[in-house]
Amino acid sequence: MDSRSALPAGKDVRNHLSEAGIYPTSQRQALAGILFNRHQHLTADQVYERARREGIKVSRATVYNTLNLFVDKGLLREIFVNASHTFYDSNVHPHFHFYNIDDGQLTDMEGRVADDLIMQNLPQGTVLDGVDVVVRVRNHS
Amino acid sequence: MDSRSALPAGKDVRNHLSEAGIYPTSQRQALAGILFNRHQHLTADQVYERARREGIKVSRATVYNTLNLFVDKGLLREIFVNASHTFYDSNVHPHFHFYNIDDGQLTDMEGRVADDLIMQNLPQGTVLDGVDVVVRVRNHS
DNA sequence: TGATATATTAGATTTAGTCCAATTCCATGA
DNA sequence: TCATGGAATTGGACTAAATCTAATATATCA
Repeated sequence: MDSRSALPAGKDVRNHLSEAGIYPTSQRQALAGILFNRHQHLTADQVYERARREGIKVSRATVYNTLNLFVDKGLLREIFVNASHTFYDSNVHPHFHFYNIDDGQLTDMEGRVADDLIMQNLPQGTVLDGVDVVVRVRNHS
Repeated sequence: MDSRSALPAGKDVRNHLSEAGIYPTSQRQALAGILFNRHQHLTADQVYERARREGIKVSRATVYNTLNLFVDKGLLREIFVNASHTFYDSNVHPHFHFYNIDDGQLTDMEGRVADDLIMQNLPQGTVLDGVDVVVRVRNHS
């Protein structure tokens, strides 16, 4: 996991939201503070639990609303690793993920699929939205 | 979608199951008949509905048990495209998927990620289980 | 200030998937 | 042929992620 800030240097949370066309309410700023202070992979429930632990007054519905909004606006990326866990990744730059099916760990890996290969094969009448690469791994022996 | 049989020529459903170390009960044979007669992507519920429509006596629990068993034994591949849809792919050979977020369509694409790139980056103490590439697309304009 | 649009909320609802305990199936051996 | 026991199947209860709803709160602007 990359521990650098997910925010470009010198850019605060409010700016980050405003520039994405998101009205910076107090809940959104607080959740953004949790999500964007470093690259990480969190589930909706983990975000909710962290928020509560930090004393932020927010409901589960708002956590989901906000996560979906951030995804729509390109600030977060959703990663589907199995039927019961959606992760939200604050690193929206192209990269792969390792998913350990034994312990649920999700880690990053440099890499991207050749654009031209994909563009040449796009189904008729569609445009590219994103590429998700999940490499499933198991603990050895 | 590839419409060729997912079964090698001259190999029937019973053999396919037995060779995978799966005891070929009547429900399993019936479900295998639905799943493996051609390459396709089905959800658990679609499998259940087709089975019922064909007059196969089977419960939802058995559909889930059987799908999970087939996945464990390498006969099916799970594809997670969003939080509420798991597809089962009867093509277990390496390939990519296009997922149309507007209409839910899932289609195949030739392609694979370079093995050496992945092997060089495997997390400590893990072994490769599989690589899932999902290219999200939207309908144009 | 009042009017309006947007955001938040608790709790109900939905739904994919799993769990459970009872029943059925079936290969084997006496 | 029948009895035995392990495996498979079953309906229904259950779980948990995510969405929906309608009421309330908050912010903007005329």
